[in-house]
Amino acid sequence: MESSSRDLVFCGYKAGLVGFLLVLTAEARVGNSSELRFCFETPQCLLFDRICTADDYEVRRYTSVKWVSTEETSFIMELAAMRAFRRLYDYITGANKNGQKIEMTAPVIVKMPAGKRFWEMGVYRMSFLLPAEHQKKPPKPTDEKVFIDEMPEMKVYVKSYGGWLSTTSDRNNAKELSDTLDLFNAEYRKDFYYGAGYNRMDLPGYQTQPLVQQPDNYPDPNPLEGSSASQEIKTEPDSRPGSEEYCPICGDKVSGYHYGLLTCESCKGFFKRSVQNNKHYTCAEQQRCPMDLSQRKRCPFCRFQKCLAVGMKREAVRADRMRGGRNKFGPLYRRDRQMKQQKVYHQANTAPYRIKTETTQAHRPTAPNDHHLMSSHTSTPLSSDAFHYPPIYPPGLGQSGAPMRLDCTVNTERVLTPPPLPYTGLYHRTFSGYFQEKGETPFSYSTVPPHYPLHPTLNNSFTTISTPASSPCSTSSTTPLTQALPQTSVNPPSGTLTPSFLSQLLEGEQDESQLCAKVLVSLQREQANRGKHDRLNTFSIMCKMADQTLFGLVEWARNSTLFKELKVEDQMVLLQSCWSELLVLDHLCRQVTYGNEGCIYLVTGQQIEVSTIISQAGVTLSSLVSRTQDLVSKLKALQLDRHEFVCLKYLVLFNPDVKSVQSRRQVEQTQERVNRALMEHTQQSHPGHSDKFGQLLLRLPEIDQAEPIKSSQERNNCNYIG
DNA sequence: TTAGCCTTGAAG
DNA sequence: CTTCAAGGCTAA
Repeated sequence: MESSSRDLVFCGYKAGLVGFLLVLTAEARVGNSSELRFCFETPQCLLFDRICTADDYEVRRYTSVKWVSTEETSFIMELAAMRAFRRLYDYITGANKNGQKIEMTAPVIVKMPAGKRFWEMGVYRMSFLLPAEHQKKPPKPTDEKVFIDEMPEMKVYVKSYGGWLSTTSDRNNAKELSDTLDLFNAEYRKDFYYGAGYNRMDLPGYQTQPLVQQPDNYPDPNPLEGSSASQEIKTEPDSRPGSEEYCPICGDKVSGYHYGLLTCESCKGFFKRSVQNNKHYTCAEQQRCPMDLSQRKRCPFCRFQKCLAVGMKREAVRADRMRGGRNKFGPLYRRDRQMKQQKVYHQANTAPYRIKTETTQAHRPTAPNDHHLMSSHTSTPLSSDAFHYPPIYPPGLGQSGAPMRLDCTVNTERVLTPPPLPYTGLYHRTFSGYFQEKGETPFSYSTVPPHYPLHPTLNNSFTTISTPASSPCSTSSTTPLTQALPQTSVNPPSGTLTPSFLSQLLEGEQDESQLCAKVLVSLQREQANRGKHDRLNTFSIMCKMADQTLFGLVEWARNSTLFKELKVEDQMVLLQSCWSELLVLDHLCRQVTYGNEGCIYLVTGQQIEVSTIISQAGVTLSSLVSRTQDLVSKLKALQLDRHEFVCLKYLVLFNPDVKSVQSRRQVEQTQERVNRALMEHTQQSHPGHSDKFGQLLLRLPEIDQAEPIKSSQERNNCNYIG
């Protein structure tokens, strides 16, 4: 039967349907991954029975299995997942009573609260599946936050999709699934769902699957006509060799770098025409048309959306239509190419499934995972779109569970630090890169009297940190934390054309000293909860800083009058799509405003000398840090003031290109308004600097590109301590 | 409108 | 000089 009518196809449990309960084997089914086509990166995978299949989901039965789990609270899954992953990774690499090493399995699942608002804290439980040999008697975790979790047999509705597990992708897919199920009055648990990540995400064909759990004691579903639909999981892994030569939009052959990334000739042409002719397409379907070689012509709307989603840059289409020459992306293309070469080199030197942790090749090129610097369909795009968030299963994790060498752990770092641990990309949208901190000397709070204003004392091995007097975070006893911002080059200019609008924008700006205080309070609280002998390590501190800074930014957005005018749904998608850019912008603003030459300024008021980072970091980190500093220098040269920064923040936030924004026009109008205000302001305040406005706007894409900066900074921070 | 091929011209 | 990513042209 052809399933042309979706309505007729249902597979699952109709409300009120009385069925019978099948007796199932209680034997845990963790088995050979060869039995699952989409699970191919670990020797063992979670097996299941497929009960029935519908158009865009299927029903599976999972038998009772044991997992090792941990929970984390955060308002963003990505941040929670990052920490949880670390803890679980510790467990499988020996943080258990037997000191046993346990093989990595798939999937890695995350239990997500459903219906959580973006700014509400949520509890996320991440679980690693225990391999068959550890199912009966799993080694006891040494970390009290890690526990063995026996999940009962459960039947689940499963929707498969390609892409990374992320707040956005998961929410959208879970919603699609529940919408479909609701159409049929299907019954399922609505308070949470699972996200399951199967493959490491630096490969094409990665697959994640949100699962919606059914009540345990539900009757077995009647496999209705639904089985007439596809029997296959729809997003099969792409195991083509050299898939990087395929266009991320349609899968056609890549012809070169076009508008920011490697694409095929036809998508290049399509994107060019669309931008040049200012096309506004509409989608006749639900804006999620399939995009491949044969169907790319069918829906230009979805094609264009995909172009933007994978990171094609509007700015690369020349307004003046000048031919020939090079554009400003040249260096990026070059860097990307270098990294790809290194990746090939690395792959050639790394036997599959036997990945060495300890390497003696101190001067080898960097490892593959730094391809996040540039976009390709499997890595992070330059765009600000919401489609590329951290995969749940970090790249660089081979079948043995042993980490591959990583960009920031090669060369000098290796000499300085103990064996690497996975680092799940703090601000970056991929869980790429590894993080080293085992054995590091943690920040010490012990020398700060408890009543004292919260200044973390740094370990003396971290000698390059200083707190300048001008810091808003200066915490000497005579300097209250609420002191006014230092008057640097950020004085408001006199007489802007739109003073009311601009000052309205400025009103909501966070007070740096308050933010700093908040961060320090939260750090101190965290430390207090831990007690003397369990000091916060640098990684945790950085995460906490990130959380708090981000929290401040979310607060900023939510308190903004313009933002409040938007629908809550739009507020969410906008925030979800730009939080990382906002963080970067915020970081840049901090550097321009407070940072000393050659230093990186943290939200806590501490400074790290760039030269120290450069001298101790690997190629990639150095490059990232240099790029940040370049950008900071440019912004400093432009004498960016607070008005301009706040405008940039609004421009990043009000991004009408974000997929699934409902009130696009409204977002566009706000963006235009801010744009105008910025233009008027820069013309007014810097009349001699005629092109400042244009240059400012040119910086926006660079901010986008600079995204991994924060994480690099923090990795450095962590890496060379101790 | 699409997409393959062609021309251009700054950067290296 | 070569490279290669822009824009342009044009048959389908």
